[in-house]
Amino acid sequence: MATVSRTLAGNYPVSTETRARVMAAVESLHYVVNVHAKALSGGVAGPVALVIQDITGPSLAHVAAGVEQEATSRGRLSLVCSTRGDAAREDDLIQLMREQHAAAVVLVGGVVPDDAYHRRMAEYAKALDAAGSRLVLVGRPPLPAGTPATVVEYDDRGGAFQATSHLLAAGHGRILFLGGEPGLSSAEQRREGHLAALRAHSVPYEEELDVPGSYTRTSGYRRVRDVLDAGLDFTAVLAGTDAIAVGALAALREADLRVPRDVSLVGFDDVPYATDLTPSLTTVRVPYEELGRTAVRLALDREERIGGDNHVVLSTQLVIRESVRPPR
Amino acid sequence: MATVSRTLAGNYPVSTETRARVMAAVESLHYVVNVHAKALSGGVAGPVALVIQDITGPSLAHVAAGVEQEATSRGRLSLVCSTRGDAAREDDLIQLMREQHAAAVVLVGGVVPDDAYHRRMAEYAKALDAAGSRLVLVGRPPLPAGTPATVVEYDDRGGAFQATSHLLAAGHGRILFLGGEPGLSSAEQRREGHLAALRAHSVPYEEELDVPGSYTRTSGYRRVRDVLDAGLDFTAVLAGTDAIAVGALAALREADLRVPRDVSLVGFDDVPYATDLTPSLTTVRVPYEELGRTAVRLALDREERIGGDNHVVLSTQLVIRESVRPPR
DNA sequence: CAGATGGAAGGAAACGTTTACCATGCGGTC
DNA sequence: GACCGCATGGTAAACGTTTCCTTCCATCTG
Repeated sequence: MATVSRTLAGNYPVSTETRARVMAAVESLHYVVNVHAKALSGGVAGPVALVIQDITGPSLAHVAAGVEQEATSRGRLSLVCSTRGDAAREDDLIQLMREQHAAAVVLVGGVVPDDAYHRRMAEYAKALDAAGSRLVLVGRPPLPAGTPATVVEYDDRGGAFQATSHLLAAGHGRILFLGGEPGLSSAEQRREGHLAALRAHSVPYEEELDVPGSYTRTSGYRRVRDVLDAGLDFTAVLAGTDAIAVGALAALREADLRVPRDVSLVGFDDVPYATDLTPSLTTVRVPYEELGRTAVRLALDREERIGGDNHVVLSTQLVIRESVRPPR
Repeated sequence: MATVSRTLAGNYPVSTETRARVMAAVESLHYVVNVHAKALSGGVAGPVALVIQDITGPSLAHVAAGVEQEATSRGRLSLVCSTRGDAAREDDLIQLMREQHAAAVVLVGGVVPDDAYHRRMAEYAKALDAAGSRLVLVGRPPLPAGTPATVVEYDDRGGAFQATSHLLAAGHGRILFLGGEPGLSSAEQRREGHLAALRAHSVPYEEELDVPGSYTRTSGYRRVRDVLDAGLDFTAVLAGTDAIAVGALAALREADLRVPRDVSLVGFDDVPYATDLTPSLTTVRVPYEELGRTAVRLALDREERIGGDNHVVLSTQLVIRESVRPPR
């Protein structure tokens, strides 16, 4: 037994002849080591777990790709689990990941950071920490100092600020803001950036131009149709996500408004097909893949040595395409 | 030890008082069972592994979602690994999954089914089978009878047949076919379906209208630009994938050809944003999520009882939108 | 009241590795 | 010629569960 183990591990002198015999036996018996036994006796690095609402969304898929990439490059496996937004399932998954001895558990996706949420996260963080794992929050607000968790954010506020500034610089005074759900952290941040840009350019805020809703195509479509029906006056739209922008585009087109001739449009996320829309969409790029990679990197670095950052904010960037033009 | 195990498993009578004491200890010690030890003594169902080229593509992400969904609904974890098309990495992953005691290994993605490929797959199938696992091929051609593998295909040929028939029925006689790489199994099938439809309608095949290339947006763009430069005459385009269709659309637009007024266009895959293009894209829907679910279902059913299918072909369906119109 | 019955708890083996420690044999050194 | 050190191989403990088999004790049963 010992000799086989050492032959396969290659960390101990084994004579050429013995090695050959071992290999022959391995071959003929189709022998493979048993990870569980190996893990029990302590020689296996735990996997990285990604907990996500729905892997199907283009931006989340990129986060997943980043996580997988960084994990494999460090010799870890990636577990992917979806919650479909169910908090109870999230609880179960945290427990499951403690059992699995996951090296890191990466939670992704928008969230309403109320008290219940913070309590839940603090509990997750402590539970995972006690099990030698690490909670990583991606695209979610940071937890109170002292909580054993790592947070990787991106600059929602700055992105929205850039987007609105771009529209204002083009001469648009009445910008329809199609935000996200009130309370949702990223939606609030994006809205703040938008408002800050208005203030910076001394453009008064008008409540009727600030229309919240969900981050979906349908919601974007409905909201634009409704404001058009109501006869609202605007020359540009800042959509809280590219999905919303796509819905808005459809509604504008139905109303015979051409983008960007009649109405300018800016999205948020830079999904891959943004460039294939007509017109191609000016939008804010979020470094999703980089978010995933960073999440894993920070968590594992901290495991291997002590130290490293626990909170990082990645920057976003306005990508200028064809959907913005000065108002007529 | 025994009592704790039984208390937590709940499969043996334990007095209320003892149960309470155990639970209190579990609580105060933050105890969690160790999966590896549990697995060693035989009480753990192996995970399902998904091996994919790149999880970022919209269609493959849906396969992943299907796999994850079916796996969790059966109490299994999902491991996701990407190969970036590297055969050596695929070899390593098969070995890794044997070690992990994966219940099933799902391989997805187009492939050139040459001899080397068949040898490789046969070897994978046998290696996994010997380890009590199951190889599942999704969207790939079946292996020789007797190989211990499960295959879940979809009807490439039928989809292409429908697409071409639709164009022919609309009156298009000269259809530009932007296929995939020669040899790639799905590309060959789609091409066959296209040719069969031409034959069925007694439309002669013309080689100049049959332009192979890769399954990418760029390739679609290039090919259309090239044939337009060469002055080729055609009134409709059948693209081998939606990505190609999007590239074609861009090239047509650059040449001031309007879709569908001047040229009709049909894609393949039905990616989520197909409906958001201008015009919305008529395309062939491939049931990607269903493919993933079926793959897992077949593999696990076979594990749990004996029997069940080893080869399934899911049907595809033409989705009619706005990108096809009779020629002028 | 002796023996049977049954519920609850504990002891110990087994799962398949890794590795610290020990045993053996061999060549070389003083 | 005894001793040492090195290369190699073997033994057994440890990892943390589950579960079979015992044991213990209390309650029935005749």
